[in-house]
Formats: sequence, structure tokens, C-alpha cells
Amino acid sequence: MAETQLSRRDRATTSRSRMADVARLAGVSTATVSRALRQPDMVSPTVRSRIEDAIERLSYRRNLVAGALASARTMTVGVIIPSIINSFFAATVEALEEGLAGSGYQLMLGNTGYSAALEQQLVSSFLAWSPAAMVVTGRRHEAETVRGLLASHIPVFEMWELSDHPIDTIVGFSHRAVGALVVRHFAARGARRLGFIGAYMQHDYRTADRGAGFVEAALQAGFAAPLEACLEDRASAMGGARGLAELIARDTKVDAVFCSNDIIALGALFEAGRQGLRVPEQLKICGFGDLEFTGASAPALTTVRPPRREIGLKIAQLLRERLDGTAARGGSFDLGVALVPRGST
Amino acid sequence: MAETQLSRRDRATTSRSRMADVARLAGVSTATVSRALRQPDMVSPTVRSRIEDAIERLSYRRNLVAGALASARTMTVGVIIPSIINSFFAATVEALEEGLAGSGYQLMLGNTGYSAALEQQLVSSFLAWSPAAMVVTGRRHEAETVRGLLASHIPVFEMWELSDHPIDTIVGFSHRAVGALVVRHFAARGARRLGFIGAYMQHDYRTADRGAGFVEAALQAGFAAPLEACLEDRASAMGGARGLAELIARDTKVDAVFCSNDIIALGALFEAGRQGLRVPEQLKICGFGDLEFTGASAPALTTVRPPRREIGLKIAQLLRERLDGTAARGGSFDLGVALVPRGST
DNA sequence: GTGAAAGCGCTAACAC
DNA sequence: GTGTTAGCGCTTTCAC
Repeated sequence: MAETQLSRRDRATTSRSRMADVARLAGVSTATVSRALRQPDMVSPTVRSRIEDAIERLSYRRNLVAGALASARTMTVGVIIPSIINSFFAATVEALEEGLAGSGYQLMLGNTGYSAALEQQLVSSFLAWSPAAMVVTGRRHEAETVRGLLASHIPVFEMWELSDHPIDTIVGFSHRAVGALVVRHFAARGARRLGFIGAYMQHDYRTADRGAGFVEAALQAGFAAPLEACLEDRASAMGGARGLAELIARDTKVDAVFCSNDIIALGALFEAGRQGLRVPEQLKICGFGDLEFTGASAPALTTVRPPRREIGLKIAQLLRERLDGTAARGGSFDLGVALVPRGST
Repeated sequence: MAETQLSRRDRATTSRSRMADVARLAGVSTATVSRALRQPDMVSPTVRSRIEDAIERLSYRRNLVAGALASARTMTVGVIIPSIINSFFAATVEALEEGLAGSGYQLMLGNTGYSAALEQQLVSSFLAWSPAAMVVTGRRHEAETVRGLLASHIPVFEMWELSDHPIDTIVGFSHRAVGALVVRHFAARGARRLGFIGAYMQHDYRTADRGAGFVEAALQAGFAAPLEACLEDRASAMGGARGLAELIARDTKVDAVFCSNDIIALGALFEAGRQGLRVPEQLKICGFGDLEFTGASAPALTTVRPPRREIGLKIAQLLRERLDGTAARGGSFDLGVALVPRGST
């Protein structure tokens, strides 16, 4: 006893009470306390209430770090998105969190700033925490990222795209199909000369994919090659206004513009107003995102609704099934998109 | 040797290589590997490169959970916000992450959905991870939340408000002062009859504070009590349109409206257009947030700019100082707001 | 249903 | 500059 105390080195010990303290006060072993906390049914009611009392008295809080080390698993899910201020991804994360509520899983969130190198760094440091699962955005990653995720032997979800060869499971939709959908809509509304305004496409290849799908479908439908305005910066209303001004300056016949993002479409709508163009008679505008304001503008904006919340909810569902062991791994889930026709077209 | 193997129970052992494997391959002790990883300068270059080789060969990845248990601290910072899809908080989180970049700290993010009870739950489960620090939103918390945070003995940051008695440190601004600022601006522009449109105020008391500050300052400045429209749901352009319609229906003399959020102001702007009211001649509109689109609308929206990124950056700076041990604890930091005058007033 | 005891994979104090 | 060694606070077998 004295020996033990003497031989014990000085370490930064937390002053918090430990499971052993609870066990002593309740007159049971730590194994029983551990059970009472995690599988209450396996402990007799009498003992359980003694333990609960002791926990209360000592204001004991479990040390999840120690638990994670002992059990070699954590209740965290690493989630990596390009940008938290992009409301698309924020909505997905929120839905994912809602879908996981009550399951005990915590999200660890990381932003890549649309950089694959930063993504690699984040994946690497997240994996050092032994998460229960990882969620990453998109299907294009550095080789090292893919290698690390595969080697981790945990469920890996890619999202916001589709792929025939996902790392594990991918949940999203086809961005090229979005472009094609908009072409069909413009054609049905009698458009003649198409335009496209896209932002940040050098970094956000999903935006570029929507543009490529639009151009491709336009050519197939017999339109002339759409005019394109590429904004260097992130999507913004200012950029949308500039983009529309540029397209009109290049060709006054442009009568239908697809904007890669609703916020761009909003800017274009304001610019059309300033230029005295009547929407939709002289100019049709379609956005992407179905952001909240699209229904309130005058005229209301036609847009394409991506399954932003649905992606998060689906991943939560698949994840719970996987971690319960009730589901098979792998697959590509197309959640589709819907065109929401409104006054601007 | 055989003894050891026999007595070893079957446990879920990760197949990953461990530090001991690296040490063996490099012909050093685990202590040296640990040093090479965390304080490379304390290890000789020769040994260091042998270790790096071994790490590479074994594709060794550090187990942060074990490290956290041994050192009794983690490199995580718990961040709790009301909602990730609220771009104000998202911007703060992004800036916080940027400010912490390279420091090795990871953010654990939680959403309360504006519920103090959920906040309490989140704080409790975050604390079980022994984070290096906690960041929570606002100054009103359940007693249990405050107790837990105090007992954790880690730096605690409240944000997006001010307080004379923070739990530890608070970084934000005065929401009442925002209301007063807008009243002064409206008065300077010759407004006569004021109105206020606020959303979700039963849950978001910061919005309510801005409204209260506006009403109070209006009365002090000699205005009649402002008309108020309270939207039940979260801030939305639709709600803003409805709110303005309601105010005008109640009193056609209303000529200056403060909207608790830019998105509401945008809806009000569209509604003014539909009602044939000229902005700013017949109706002045001021928002809050300085969201990106405010500069692009026609007319451009006057708004109040909160220090959303500044809050995150300031917390990151204070946190680094605290964790370095170079800073004192505590205090209330007022980062202020700025009124951005534009065409709508 | 409960207890004893052996780890989980690191870090940190101390010795050399 | 490097090695030895004793934990960190849990979970999990196995025995009873």
C-alpha cells in the first residue's frame, strides 16, 4: 500500500472522480459500473440504483477517451465538407446530425476549402481518432486519401455525387443531369439562345459538371453552343449581376440563362431589372439550389432543388444500419433532383 | 514469452501497427518514437530519419485516443452553436477553424437548435471527451450547463453577446446597441413612423434583444412606439414579405422598417416593389447581417454588419494564448458593429 | 448477476 | 539524446 503510493510517479491526474470511485462508493466492481452505464438491463435494479446514487453524489462523468482506448472504437463520425458556409453542405450536415440524434454518435466536422490536399490532411488526422465512420464530399480524392480510408476498415460515405466505383458507399445525384434538365425546361418554354453563369468552377468541379451537362444537352437539343460566363470567385449575387451583364454585352439575343447557384440567379435577376429586361418575357432565369429566397423574389425564381437534407438523412440511415450490422456495404444511391418551375421562366 | 502469449486474452485489437512496431523496426524505444513525433528537435537527425523510414514502411498512424488518455488532454475544441445553417454562426466557425489552423486542434461541432436543454446535453457529452476548450453561443444557459463548464477547468468561451459576468470569457457585441444604431440612422434620414420585423424571437433571444433595443431607442428619440411584426418561423424572405404587408396594413404611414435579418429585409424589399412603394423615398428598409447579396439588390440594402468572422478569429487568438499559457483568463470583448448605409435608406 | 484482472497504445518522469 | 517503466481510466474476458 505504502509501496504503491511511493512508486507512483507524479502525473497530471484529473481531479475528476473515476469509475473506481463510483464502484467503491456503491460497493461493487468497476465492471458492474461499466455495465450499468452501457447495458443497464444486465445489472440488477438494486445495484443499478446504488450505482446511480454514487454517480450523482460524486458528480461522476464518464471518460470517453479511456473507454475508446479500451474498446478500440469511438462514437464519433468524421465529416469532411468543402465549406461550412455553403448552405448546401450545412443543410446536409444538419440533417445528418438529426438523423444520428439519440444514437450517441458525435460529428467531427472539417472544412477543406475545396482543396484536395487539405482534405487529405483532414482525413489523416480524423482517422487518428479511430472514428466509427467517415463521410467525405465528392468522389475525387488524392490517392493517399483513398488509401487511408480503405485501410481504416470503417464505413466510408462519399456524398453529393454519384460514382460507379465508390470507395464504399456514395449518396448523391448527377450534376450533369441537372444541366440537361434545365435545357429541357428552357426548350419547353421557347428559349432560343442559351447562356450559363458559373462560379468558382476551377475549384468546385461539381459546378463545372452542371455547366458541362447543360452545354452538352443544349448541343444535343439543337441549340447553338451556350454562351458561358465563368466567375473566378465563390458564387455571389454581385458576381451574378456581372455575369449577366457580360453575357448580354456579348450577345443581346441571349434569352435564357442557367445560373449554377441561386445566389447568382438572384444577382442576375436584379441586373435584368437594372437593364430594363422583362423576366421571363425577354429573359428567362433558372438557378440551382432552391434556396429559401427563391420563392419570395419578384418574379419568383425557377430553380433546381438538390436533395441536400435527403443526402444527410440517407447517410444517417445507412450508417445506423451498418453499425448495427444489419446492412450490406457499398453502393451508389441516386437521390435525384427536381426542377421547380416559377415565374422567372 | 510463450507465457505472455498464452495469458493474453482475446481482445479486439486493431490490426494497425503500433508505436512499438515502429520502435522495434527503427531500433529505438517507444519514448524516442513519441518524441520524434511530437518534439522532433529533441531527437537526433539520424535516429529521426530511421524512425521516419519505419513509419513509412509500416504505414503507421498515431493513435490519438491512446495519447489523449496518457496525457490527460486532447487536441479538440468543442463548439456549440444554435444552427449550422445560420450563416452567421457558420462564418464564425469557419473563421475559428482558420484561426486554429496549424495548431493541431480539431473542432467538434454541435447544434442546439436554439434549445437550452439540448445545449446541456451536448455540453455534457462533449465534456466527456476532455476537450482542450469549449466554445458556446450566447450567455444564457441552464444552471447545469454552467456548472459542468466551470467544473471542467478548461477555457470556456461564450460568444455573440456581451456579459458582465461571463462563465470565463465572452466575445461578441451588444444586440441592443444594434437597435439603437438603426434608430439614429433612420432619424438622420428623416423617417417619421418606424416599424420592426423580427423572426423566431421566442427562440432566438438575440433577435428579440435587437428589437427591444430598437423600440427603446425609438421612444427615447421621440418616435411613437414602433409597429412590430413577429414571425413565428425562422427568418425567411417569405416571412419578410408577409411582415411588411402586415405593417402596412396596420398603418400606411410606416416609412422606415428595421428587419432583424437581411433575408427578411430582402423579402420586404420585394414586397415593397409589389405594392408599388418606392424605396427609399416612400419606405426605408434596413436589415441586419450584411449578407453577401445586400450589396447586389436594387436598391442595395442598408444593413448592420456583425463581426461574425471577427468573433471566430478573436476566440482563436485568445485560445492559443490561453493554451500557450501566455494569457490571463476571463473578460468580455466587445467587437462592435457597423452600419453600412446603402440605397435602401 | 457480479468480480478479478489483464490489457488498450500511448506519454512522461526519471535514470543514464 | 535515449531507454525504462509505470501508469492514464476505462472495457472485456473469464470464472464464479
